Amino acid sequence: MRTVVATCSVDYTGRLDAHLPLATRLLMVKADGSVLVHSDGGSYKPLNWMSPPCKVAVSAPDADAGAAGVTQVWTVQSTKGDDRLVISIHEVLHDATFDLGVDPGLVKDGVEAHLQELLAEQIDLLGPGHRLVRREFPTAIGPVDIMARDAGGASVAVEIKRRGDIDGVEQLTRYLELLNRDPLLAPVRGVFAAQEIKPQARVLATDRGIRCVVLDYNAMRGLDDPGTRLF
Amino acid sequence: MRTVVATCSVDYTGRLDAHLPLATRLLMVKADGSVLVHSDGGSYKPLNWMSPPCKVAVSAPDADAGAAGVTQVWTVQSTKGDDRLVISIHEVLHDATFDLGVDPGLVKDGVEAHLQELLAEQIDLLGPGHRLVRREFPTAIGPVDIMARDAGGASVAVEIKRRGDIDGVEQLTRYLELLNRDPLLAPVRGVFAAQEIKPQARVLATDRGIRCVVLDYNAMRGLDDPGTRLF
DNA sequence: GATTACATTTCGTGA
DNA sequence: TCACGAAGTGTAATC
Repeated sequence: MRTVVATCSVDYTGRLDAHLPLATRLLMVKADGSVLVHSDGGSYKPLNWMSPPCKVAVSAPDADAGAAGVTQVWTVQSTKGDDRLVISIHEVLHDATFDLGVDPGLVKDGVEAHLQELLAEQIDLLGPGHRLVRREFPTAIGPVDIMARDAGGASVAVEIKRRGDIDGVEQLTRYLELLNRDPLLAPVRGVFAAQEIKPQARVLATDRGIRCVVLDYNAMRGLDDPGTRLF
Repeated sequence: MRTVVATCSVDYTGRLDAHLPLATRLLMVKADGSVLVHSDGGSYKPLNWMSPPCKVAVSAPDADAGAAGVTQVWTVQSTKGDDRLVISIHEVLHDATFDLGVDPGLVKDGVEAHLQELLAEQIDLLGPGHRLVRREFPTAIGPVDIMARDAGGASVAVEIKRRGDIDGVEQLTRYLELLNRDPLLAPVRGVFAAQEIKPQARVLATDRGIRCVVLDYNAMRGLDDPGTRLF
């Protein structure tokens, strides 16, 4: 890992063209050759970057660039595609290299898979008398998140999202269309379950006879393991 | 902008829970208080981070942590939500602070808006005799990228994407459904135009009578300004 | 401010 | 390897 703080201008050409005017920025060169150009704000996303695999070549500026104050030019070329990042460095304020070693990696918990798991356990959140058929119910166009039957024994297909967007309703609609062709299952009702459901998604779902259920992740997690709530 | 290289372990709690075991990493603290934890590989995405607005508090470790080798603890708390990042630092290998100033920002070219602009200018790419009606043609469910009429005067609705995915076909389908209810416009045909069209999207589009057109951005740009092609 | 659509999305997972 | 779906998505434009 090499970190360089320098005044520089940056040009990217590849999937699009982008240009960064002269300013002071932090350049990161990772062990795999990837390069990140960060400013002192914004988000975790760099202003410009090059993903691995790629190669950095340092060269002297041409006459014009040198006259304009450029002292060195980094050309970061993707070894897969045509993407190229050209960093024209004027002044270097800091330059250090460190051996970080390989990172042991991240442990995550709490995403959509967990919501699905919890809803499968607490299937009566869909209404009294519901029974779980199975999670990841396979169909020709992909697995339905949860398949259940209601108190009356009718099939219920559930699509789970963290953020309930219009796309999720479209996805569930495709499943329902397919499932309702199966005489063993039909009629299949749809339930759109999410931590948060966008207004447009709710309108579209309702219009298509799909029920919307808002999931309270913390409450569900609390029911699942009351210990985690008592602190 | 402060950069710190240190051996540390990291815990995030918020929208999910995540833990990073002890290892040497680069910590970035930006002027707005946001914090990024980078390893020496992966992508431009940090292993962990905290988006602004947030506050960093440095404290001494408790007895247990101290005995385990922790020398200082950074608690990064989101000032908006409940998200929290706790960085337990063992050894600091490097610590430097720089004044980068405000970045003048990025200039981009070549995104969907530009594709739309170019296709509007070169509307005959849809076929001889096509005429542009207007860009961003308004409908109740959002604007259609381009509305045109073919040589016979029939309406053509065009959805433009950089990458033609199944979602884009669904979107265009919704527009067509709506537009075809308008007797002044109907019948409206659909054209799905993208730099790259995924096989499944093409199948779905074709099945629905939507024509697929692959756009060559470089060729279109070249036509728009021949100067840029002559080098 | 809320909502929507885009992104050099990146990143995982399963076929 | 490819394709699809999720993301602690972020971000800009639009309402």
